[in-house]
Amino acid sequence: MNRTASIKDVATHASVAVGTVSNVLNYPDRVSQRTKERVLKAIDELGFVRNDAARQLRAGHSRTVGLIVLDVGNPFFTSVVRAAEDAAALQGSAVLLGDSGHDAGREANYIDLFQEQRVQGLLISPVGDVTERLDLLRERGVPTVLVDRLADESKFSSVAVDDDAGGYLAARHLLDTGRRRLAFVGGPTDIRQVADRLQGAQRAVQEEPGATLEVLTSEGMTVLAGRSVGNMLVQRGRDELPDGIFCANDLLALGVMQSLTMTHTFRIPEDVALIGYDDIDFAVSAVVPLSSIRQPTEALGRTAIELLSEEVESQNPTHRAVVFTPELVVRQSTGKA
Amino acid sequence: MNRTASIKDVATHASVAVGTVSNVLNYPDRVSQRTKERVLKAIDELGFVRNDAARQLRAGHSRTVGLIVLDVGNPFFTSVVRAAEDAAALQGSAVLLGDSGHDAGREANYIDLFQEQRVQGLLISPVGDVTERLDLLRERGVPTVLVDRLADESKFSSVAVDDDAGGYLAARHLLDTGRRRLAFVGGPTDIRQVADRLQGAQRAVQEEPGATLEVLTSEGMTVLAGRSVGNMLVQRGRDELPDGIFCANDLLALGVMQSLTMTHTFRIPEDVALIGYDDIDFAVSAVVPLSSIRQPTEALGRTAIELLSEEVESQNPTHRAVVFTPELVVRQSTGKA
DNA sequence: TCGTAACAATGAAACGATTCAAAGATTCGC
DNA sequence: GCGAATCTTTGAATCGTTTCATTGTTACGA
Repeated sequence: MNRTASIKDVATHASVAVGTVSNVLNYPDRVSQRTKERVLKAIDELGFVRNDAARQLRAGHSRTVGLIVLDVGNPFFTSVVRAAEDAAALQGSAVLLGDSGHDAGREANYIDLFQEQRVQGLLISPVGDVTERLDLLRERGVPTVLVDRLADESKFSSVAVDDDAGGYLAARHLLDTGRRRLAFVGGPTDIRQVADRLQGAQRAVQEEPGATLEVLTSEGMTVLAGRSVGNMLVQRGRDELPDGIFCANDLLALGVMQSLTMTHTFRIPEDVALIGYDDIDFAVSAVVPLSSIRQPTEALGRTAIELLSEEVESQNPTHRAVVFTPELVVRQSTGKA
Repeated sequence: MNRTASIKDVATHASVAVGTVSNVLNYPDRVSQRTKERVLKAIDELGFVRNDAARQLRAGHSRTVGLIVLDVGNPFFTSVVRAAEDAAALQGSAVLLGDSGHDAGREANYIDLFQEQRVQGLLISPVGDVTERLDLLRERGVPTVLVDRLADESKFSSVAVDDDAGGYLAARHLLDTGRRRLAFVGGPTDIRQVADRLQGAQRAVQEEPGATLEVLTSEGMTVLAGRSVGNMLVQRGRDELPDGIFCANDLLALGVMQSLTMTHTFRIPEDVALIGYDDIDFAVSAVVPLSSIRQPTEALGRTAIELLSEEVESQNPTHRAVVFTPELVVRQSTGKA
């Protein structure tokens, strides 16, 4: 039970040449029925398992794809990862997953590791600005697709979600259900996603004569941050209250919902309609089920793999930037007033 | 930019032998300063990156560890994974992550894949009963550590958390704060974790003369399941209500909290104390911050890696089963009545 | 100046799978 | 029964790294 059997051991055991064993594994049709059976028997008896390192070495490349995300704990990425894995499996590849945790150092480690593994390509949701590193990868000939980030289309392919469109969708929905005095909750505003969602919301409001949009900057995107914004709102007089609130993510929205329902001063959706963003699992099971904007995470993951395949296949590099439009999910929190 | 440079190219470029380049990479002290500089320069100029496949092939084993979890989306596992990655990184290994999604087929695929990769060993949180498969691994000489599952100690090492102790801790805490009519919420009761936590709670209650424990079986472990149990409780008369509720996980507890606070019939913790299990992120930011039982996930992940190292190092296989005791986290929901 | 120890550098062999040209076996038509 | 065509099998060469016995170089004390 010391060493794992090699193809040579199998060959000896079955009294055939190593090439034949390899053929049984890779081109079964080239081998006669009798020989095949003998070889398979030997494989079984010795408990032979292919050594992928040797395979790769010979092939010159692996059958794996590297995927580096900012945070595996984030349901957005979890879902993207799963979709990417499934898509990769379909074309016979496996995904090596790396979690950078928003840390440039860890990200760099994974990039190095994946290069040593000779991955077919890299899907990456990069930390901050890593143009130089990525340029290096490009020169080294490692096909790379950016995830959840737009890229210079002359250099990289990318998949992303249109946050401006998402913001528009949310605000438009509030307007469609009769609300006119809207508020946007989110922050810090220098996060791109926050800025884009706000911009989309503003666009929708400008299209609607008489509608207004108040911007409430939150300290972060957490439930607690949402609750303090909510508490501030509760202090206000009834007339100064917005009648529709769009939060830049669901956590904020849940926090706002807590403040408003806890005090029983205002009812959702009768007094205030509330919509979040991301459609996390908790949105359905909130006290008042929360309307939200769902991001097409499965499509993101799948498409990322597809774009990568395109790059791997064709040697002349034409890149594509695919942008998905998010989807409105209506629940009770934005019911008719 | 066609092929990546090999160690041979570097050797030529720097006018040294391949062995020297290898030494620069692996045993820098064996090489003179002058030569080292020349080689490093060549490496830089050619953009050389080690080919891990060749390295592994020569070494006979990889520097990776396989980790198969039931669900990466589950915060419990996410945390275990992160800890395992960090612990592995410390000893120079990387973790290959597989998500079986409670599916035996996917699990089998990952086991095969990891075997082909010649991982140093396997950490696995197995789907159902996979004794045969694992026995096979053992015969093949792949060191394996079971995660979150007790194992026959003559066969495998394992790391787990003592759910009975956790249940005891939760119930004991409710009793300590003066509650006597307790209720346990959880289900289905054939889930081992649920059964163990209940058993621990029963033990605590039996130790306390005059205390009672009512078992409320829920349909699953979700917020919605918790809410329906909560709604049922609200229907009861004030006197028939428990004064302390222990939920088998935080989602259930949040659901129960929703029902109780929404109707404003009962106050938490004044009328009813509430404690959950798992200490998920949402526990802190609940309307009433939720007391909970925290599982030592970091310790689990770290220890799993350590046990695996032990097995890898020593060839004579002595296994250990490490059981961790969870920790009580007190928040507002179990404040003094 | 010589001998020896310490240090550097060399390059062939090995890891295990795949490839492919060549050899060997079989089939078939005539 | 023979030659050609087809089907099987063979085994050496290859991928890129590490290892290690060997050779070459330098330094230093006698």
